[in-house]
Amino acid sequence: MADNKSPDASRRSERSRRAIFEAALALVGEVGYQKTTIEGIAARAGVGKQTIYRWWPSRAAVLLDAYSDLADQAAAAVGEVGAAIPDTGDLAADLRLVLRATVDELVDPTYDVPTRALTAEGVVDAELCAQYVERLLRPSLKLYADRLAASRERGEVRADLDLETAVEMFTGPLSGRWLMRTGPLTHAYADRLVDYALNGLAPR
Amino acid sequence: MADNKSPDASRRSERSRRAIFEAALALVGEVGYQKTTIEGIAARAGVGKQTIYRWWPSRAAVLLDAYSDLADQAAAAVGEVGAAIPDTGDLAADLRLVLRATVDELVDPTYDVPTRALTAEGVVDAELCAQYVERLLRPSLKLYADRLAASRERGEVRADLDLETAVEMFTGPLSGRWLMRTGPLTHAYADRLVDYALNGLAPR
DNA sequence: CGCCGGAGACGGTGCGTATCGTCTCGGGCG
DNA sequence: CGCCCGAGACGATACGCACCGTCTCCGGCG
Repeated sequence: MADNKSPDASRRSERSRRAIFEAALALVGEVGYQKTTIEGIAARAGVGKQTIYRWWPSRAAVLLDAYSDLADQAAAAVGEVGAAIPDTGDLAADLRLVLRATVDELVDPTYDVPTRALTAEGVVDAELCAQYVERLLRPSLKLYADRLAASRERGEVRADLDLETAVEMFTGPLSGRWLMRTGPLTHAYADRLVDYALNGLAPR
Repeated sequence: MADNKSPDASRRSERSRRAIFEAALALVGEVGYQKTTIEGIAARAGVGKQTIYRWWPSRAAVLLDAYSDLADQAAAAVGEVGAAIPDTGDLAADLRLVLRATVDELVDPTYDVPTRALTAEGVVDAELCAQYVERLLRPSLKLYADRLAASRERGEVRADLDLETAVEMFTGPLSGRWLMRTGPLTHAYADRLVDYALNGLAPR
């Protein structure tokens, strides 16, 4: 599965790699993803086009690497490998906290624009999508799953709860509303999601 | 909101319009959305490029019209304006039925490919997204909302239930899993969603 | 005539490939 | 030990190509 036309990774220029990441992220932020071009990235990074084509198969792949590099840096800065969801013993409160934070992030253009671009590309490009899911999406969903697992052991949720599905009960509606702009993204909405998901739509 | 550079719609060629729809849908199905081009559509439809540029602002807009025309035809064929979700009095069963049908549809390439294309485009193009939501998405979500409203009047769900949010508890996770391919789309999954959403993740 | 329609020429832009000449690295030979 | 030389990545740039979106041109029809 390794590249058969193998560029020698050990001789790769770290300088160029970083310059390409910065240029890509900057351009996506400034002119939008649609108008971000390989040639534009190359020019801005002060890099030959071939250097990009040598290491990445597509524009989206560049952005994915750039974005996940950014995420790695941010994670490293915090010191933690992956900040877990807090466990105060109050599942609803913990979920409200993290869902509200997610709302704030999705509303912030700094995250909104590149995330939209990658998501849109992933919707249509299955291969890139797999990469995106494994490297960025899955790890963050895992945090929810872990938190829910802890609650499950304490009997705070159904004993036979399917964790993947449960996670999607929170993230699915939220990202759905965000992606298709079908309604306002507010803290109140986040709180309502937690309430509905935990307690159900049926009367108790 | 009407076109200010107004082509005279009354003199428009219905023949060309249909040919363009058919060509667009066929091409998207055969070569995928990415490789579907305006020039390709024009050639296949036996139509001048200008005829497309005169009536639509973008490739995505053409596909949206083509697809919603298709939906209108299908709806007209059934005779109904919009087939409502059945109301047998058993909310869970009714929802399972329609969610299972949705799963089947999302798995069918005939619907999967163009819907993906439009969704991806909408994620990145707010204007097109609004059109897509109003003309295709919203009407179908309305069916869920109506069915839930009926149940609410009978006290089968919370009296103060927010219908929009409630609908998203079903469609959000489903479309999320479909879009990002984060898990298998099965009838079992649909059933689990209905159970979790109605009864909640907490133990009863 | 006025306007839509088919056809397609046109300049522009970005793609992906193919070479240039340069620079750096590491291995081998004096 | 030091120098040389081949390999390969790099910046730069030229190329052919596909498609874009606009602009004619001409035919047909009201």
